[in-house]
Amino acid sequence: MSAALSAIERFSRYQSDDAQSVRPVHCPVREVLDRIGDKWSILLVMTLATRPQRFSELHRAIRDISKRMLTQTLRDLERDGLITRHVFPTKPPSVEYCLSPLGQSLLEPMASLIDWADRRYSDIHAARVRFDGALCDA
Amino acid sequence: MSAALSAIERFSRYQSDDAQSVRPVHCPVREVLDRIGDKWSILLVMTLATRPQRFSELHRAIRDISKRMLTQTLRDLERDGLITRHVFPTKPPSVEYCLSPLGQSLLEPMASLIDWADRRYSDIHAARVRFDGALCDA
DNA sequence: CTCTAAGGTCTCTATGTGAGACCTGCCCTC
DNA sequence: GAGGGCAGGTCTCACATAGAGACCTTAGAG
Repeated sequence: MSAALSAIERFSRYQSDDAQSVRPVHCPVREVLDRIGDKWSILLVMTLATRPQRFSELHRAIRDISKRMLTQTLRDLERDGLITRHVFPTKPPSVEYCLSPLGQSLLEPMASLIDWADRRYSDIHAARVRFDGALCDA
Repeated sequence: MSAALSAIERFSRYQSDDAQSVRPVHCPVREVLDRIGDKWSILLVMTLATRPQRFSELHRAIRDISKRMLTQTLRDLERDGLITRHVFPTKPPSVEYCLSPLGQSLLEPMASLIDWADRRYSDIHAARVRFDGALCDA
């Protein structure tokens, strides 16, 4: 818990820069959220966690991502050094994506989030049902 | 690390249900990501971590969110039981948002992500510059 | 000769997001 | 008593992003 507190405190220091400051906030949390906080990044990193995979394997694993977004998200993750891309000169060429060490290092914090999701999912679902029920009554 | 491994394994069990299955995947990770994986949710939860805050305080703390999205994201977080909303009958009425116990429980996993963001941000930035430089050469 | 497969790109449309005007009630000042 | 401000929103419009699905290239199988 004290770990949580210190992280939160650090975060709020970034937040608290005065509104006068001309330069926009430069909060690493914001930057990283912008990167991995999109719809597919975390899912892709998680999927690559077990083993390197090829484009179409990934597409099969995450059936509801479009090729377009798969390409783009992989490119962005590569750009940020979280995954690496290897082209094998087979015919037709095959491309393998795998986590870089930096990407690997993301697994542990992500795991704790997944843990939370697993344990708390039922609570969230219950709250949602309750909320919608209350709306319906009103 | 073993914690990470077990979470990843659990995650991949959800992924591996066969494509034949008519019912869509029902992976808690997906559901929770859909919820807190949007642009503003994590930021709001983090901002409320230090203390309960009112609508316009939140708006000032996160200057680049529109009122529209602030309202909507708060509503969704409330719906999922992560925050609570109290209206005080002052004139004009003021509304306070604060983390529920469920929301509090999210802080610890989130803190580890923030920790990661803080420590690794410079690596990501470096990778990005390298990638863009390579593009420019080509 | 056609079909499939890999790893994409391209175009078109649907959905999400942001800016900013507006609303309601009350208090304050002029 | 007319106007202005604040609180917490809602509404509309315009634009950016995401998804669906056609298409491309090369090569091997039937």
